[in-house]
Amino acid sequence: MADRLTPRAREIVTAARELLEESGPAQLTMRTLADRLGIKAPSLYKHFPDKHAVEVELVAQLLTETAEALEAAEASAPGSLEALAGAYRSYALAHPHLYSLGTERPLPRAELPAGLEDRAALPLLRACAGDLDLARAFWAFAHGMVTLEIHGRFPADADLEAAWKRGLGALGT
Amino acid sequence: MADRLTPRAREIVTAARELLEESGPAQLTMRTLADRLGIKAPSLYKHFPDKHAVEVELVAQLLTETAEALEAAEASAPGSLEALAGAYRSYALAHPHLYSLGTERPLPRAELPAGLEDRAALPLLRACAGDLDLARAFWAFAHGMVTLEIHGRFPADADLEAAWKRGLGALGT
DNA sequence: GACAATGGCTAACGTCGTTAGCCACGACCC
DNA sequence: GGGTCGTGGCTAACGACGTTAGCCATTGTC
Repeated sequence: MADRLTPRAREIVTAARELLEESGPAQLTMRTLADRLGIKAPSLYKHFPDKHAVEVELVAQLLTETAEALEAAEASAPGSLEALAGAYRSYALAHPHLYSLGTERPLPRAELPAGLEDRAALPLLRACAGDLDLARAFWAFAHGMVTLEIHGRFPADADLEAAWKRGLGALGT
Repeated sequence: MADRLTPRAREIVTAARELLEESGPAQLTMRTLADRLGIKAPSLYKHFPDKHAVEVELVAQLLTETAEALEAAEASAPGSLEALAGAYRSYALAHPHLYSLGTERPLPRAELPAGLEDRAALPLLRACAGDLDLARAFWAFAHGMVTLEIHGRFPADADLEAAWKRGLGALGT
């Protein structure tokens, strides 16, 4: 995929991702990132103009992998909204820090590979047979559910599976 | 409400809120906050143990005002899920930075006034007649919709009113 | 063998949250 | 009225952050 990056830049992004997923966004620091690679922080700027550019690559990974997860769900259960939703939620909950990073700020659309955002959205659009309003409502529900889960906003004893199925049922499964 | 704070501490929280709502979280800095009050940053620590404690007060304001908005909607249209949802969305979109601050991290439950979280949740629970799963699904949809809007994640030409109504309709209005 | 590109380095700057320690003022008590 | 103490300011400074400037070794190319 990203041959818009040099091999060394890819190594940096890999390390950044490990750091983010293992320790959360507060630990994703130019200095700790450099440490993990055995170099000093200023050397990172030979490969990326700033920290934001590294984060953009992580967001691109999130979008790419989300698209892949949705496409796989579509392939094994064509037309099933429930399968799509399950794949979306599973992927997000498996990568909570990455999901938050890519989701809780405006999309850096101009800096992302062309077509990537659309690719991630297409399986849902297909399953909704082009009904844009339904697709957006569906996405909002899934995204809301997942972020509230990730941030521990529901009561500790809440039955989230039941709430999830209830929402899916109401929205057309 | 917060007489757990001294008058001076209340002034600080007021200034912090203005700063946050006017200029976003990046401008909510101990130094700029002190500036706005005509004092120096270290003086703030005579009133709050750390920045987090100031933010907790802002989160408490968010929860209180959300509860008030929902209670008002309930009073003027008892039992209407649609009215509740509208009040929730309107309030959130009117205070996007505050909403994000209070929503995109774990709730500091231990530091919030007792019962506040429950108070904010109660109108929805009443309107759902105690159906917890429905209430949670409903909340997830509203929250997801609002955060995606706030962060500009939908396409610029998306008809969000239509998506909103579609979700509300599916979820029981 | 000169030369440029590549990719490291150290030193430093400005900003952040925060701490230590000092001081002015007012309230209160004897 | 004079000592005492809490309240709420202050300056100076620390360590961590993102980032810049400028130096240097290695490598590959004509």
